[in-house]
Amino acid sequence: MSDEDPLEHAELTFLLGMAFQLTLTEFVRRVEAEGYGDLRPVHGFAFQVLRHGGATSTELAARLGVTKQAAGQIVAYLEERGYVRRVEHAGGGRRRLVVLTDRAHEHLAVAGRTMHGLERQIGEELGEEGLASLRGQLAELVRGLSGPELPPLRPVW
Amino acid sequence: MSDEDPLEHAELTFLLGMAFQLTLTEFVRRVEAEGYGDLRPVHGFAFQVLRHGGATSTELAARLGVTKQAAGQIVAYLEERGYVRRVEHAGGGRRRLVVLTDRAHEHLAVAGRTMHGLERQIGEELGEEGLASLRGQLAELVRGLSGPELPPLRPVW
DNA sequence: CAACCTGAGTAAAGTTGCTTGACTCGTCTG
DNA sequence: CAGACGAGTCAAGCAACTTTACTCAGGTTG
Repeated sequence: MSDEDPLEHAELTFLLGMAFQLTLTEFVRRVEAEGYGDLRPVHGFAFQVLRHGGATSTELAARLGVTKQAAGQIVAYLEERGYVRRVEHAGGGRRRLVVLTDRAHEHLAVAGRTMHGLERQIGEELGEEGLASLRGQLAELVRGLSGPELPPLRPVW
Repeated sequence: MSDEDPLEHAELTFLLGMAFQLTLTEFVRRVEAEGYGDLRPVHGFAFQVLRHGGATSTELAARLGVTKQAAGQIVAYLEERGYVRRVEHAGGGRRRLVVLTDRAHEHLAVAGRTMHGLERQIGEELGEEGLASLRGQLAELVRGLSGPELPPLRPVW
């Protein structure tokens, strides 16, 4: 351990923050380069929630950890740009089911490939076992700090 | 690896995000419980920048990765609450040196103890070697994705 | 079966934490 | 001494939310 390396002495929380910020920023940069400059990370999370069968905007709100008004705004933004449609909901009432369009599914495919490529690149650097053990320890840390239910991933400060 | 565990199959970026959010949230919760509900994470980072000899607000801005106007607002907020003082700057000009008060140094001591306790608790869960290897891999990941200079830690989305 | 309650969705205004643009004021330089 | 430079400030704008206050569709109950 070199005394000059600030990373070795950094707080764990700081290391986690740096690692998350760098990977997410790199991911966003690559996805933007593919022509999706109109999507922010929260839209990717919304796509993950909606990808299998859709959801109402109130359900989306709960999963994203925001108010239903905020979710409504996100849906309106995505609808304007052709990423989602609002269709009738089998449950009736005022409910509307928000579903992904083909364009959103294309984005999911691109984002998936990008994420995969980034992870493979990190794997080359850490080695296969290094990456696997990193994933395992992160998972254990998350399990220890959260309850049985995973909390929604929110902006961090 | 259980097939039911969503964490084992999660993207690395997602794992990092969850781990960071959970540790930071827990840290903030504990520090707030010590009576520092008026401080956000960015103030802690500002304290780290200012802790040894202070800085001008323009220097602070560069270190936090925000505009000098934003840094000025942060300094004004901290000054109102008695965490920093603006003193004369040896360099002259319009420069003012922002320095921490005793109250801020007390907070740094509390935050340091809290951070240490949280890391020790995580260490119990992962084991000594687990924690050390997690730290090592995170440091390597950060080194790989950033240049020689570490970027400022910013809100993540 | 009418009155009520609930839950989804919307509308409007307020809040926060920044940014951009446009300055003022000391000092240094040619 | 004119002008440039850099620190700091003032004001307005903006994004992504929140809070408050509704409307509307449908089940529930006395």
